[in-house]
Amino acid sequence: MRKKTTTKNTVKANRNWRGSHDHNACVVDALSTASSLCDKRRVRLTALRRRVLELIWSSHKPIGAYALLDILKSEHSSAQPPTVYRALDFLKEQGLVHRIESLNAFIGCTEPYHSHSGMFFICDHCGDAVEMEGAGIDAAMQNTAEARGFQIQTRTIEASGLCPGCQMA
Amino acid sequence: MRKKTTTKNTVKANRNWRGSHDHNACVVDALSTASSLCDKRRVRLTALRRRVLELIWSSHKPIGAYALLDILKSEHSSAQPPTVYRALDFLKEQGLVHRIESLNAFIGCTEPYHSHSGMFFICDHCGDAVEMEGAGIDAAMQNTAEARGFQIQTRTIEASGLCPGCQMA
DNA sequence: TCAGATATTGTTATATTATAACATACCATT
DNA sequence: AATGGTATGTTATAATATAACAATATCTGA
Repeated sequence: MRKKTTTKNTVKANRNWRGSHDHNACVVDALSTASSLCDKRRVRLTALRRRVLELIWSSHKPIGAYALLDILKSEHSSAQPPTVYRALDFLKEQGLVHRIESLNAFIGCTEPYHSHSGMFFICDHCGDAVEMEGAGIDAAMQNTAEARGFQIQTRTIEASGLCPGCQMA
Repeated sequence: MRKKTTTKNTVKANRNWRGSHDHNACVVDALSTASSLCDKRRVRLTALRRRVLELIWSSHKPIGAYALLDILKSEHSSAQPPTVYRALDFLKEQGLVHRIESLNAFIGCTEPYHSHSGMFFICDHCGDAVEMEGAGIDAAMQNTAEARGFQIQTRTIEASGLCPGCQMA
């Protein structure tokens, strides 16, 4: 299974590219998870931070700081770059969002309960990005690092290309 | 000494973190390799492009576009941002340099003969970065991608942490 | 060699992304 | 209410990158 990619696999692949399709439910879930995580950690998910997280989740795609800022400004006239960058810093620290380095953009973390760096597959055509588990990748990197005596602290693992839906177009 | 790994490994690791230590020779090699590659490909490694490549190699560490520009300006008064960004675009296209996304900086490619994305280990303490082969990593990413039907075009694989030398400090 | 085409570089202006620094407001505990 | 820490407001600027058009250099074929 895998490797040769049969028709069956392709179908499965398409079905799996994104998990759920009920995006509203995703957002609600993400916010309530964030809320309870922050409670547990005794850190404050303020209205502003919560709103930024909500905006990130509401965007189907990775979203840039200034796109967030534009939305914030329209509902919160005092918003300035530091407003959004501070919220983003907080959310990153809490592992609630990831920064996609190759896009200078942010995306909600689908696995905020455990600390990790995330691996992203980014479609060049539709702009969609999906976080995937990369057990094998992390281990392989760790091996390479150890062989050279390097101590890994954070990873940036991103692939761009075409998602299943955009390969036909 | 570092985690548990034996003394032998540590020594080996230190010896291997960077290959050669004769940095001048590296630069000369890189330039002559670049020259012959460009000849072969019928593309022009102009004086400006060659100089930018030389500056990148002469820096021990990943170097930013504006740091390059500052040097260029001091020897070439007409230099402006597009001057350096165009040279960088060319060098990237030819696979002679890589961009390190997590640093917004550039580094000479140690394997320009074959096209690849490069994997980088970046020391947070001394700023050094080393490109390593990641056969296992590429394969692992490819497997994950195929399982979801994603077609990878480019990869960004970076790890930051501590190099062998800086783990003691 | 020359004209035209293409590629490269010059030049000016501006877009995009991110942070510094200090002031004010909030809010949890005493 | 006073205190001290956290969060936000506010102004300014730093750092990174590209657009658009002009001028020059190089290449190619007649």
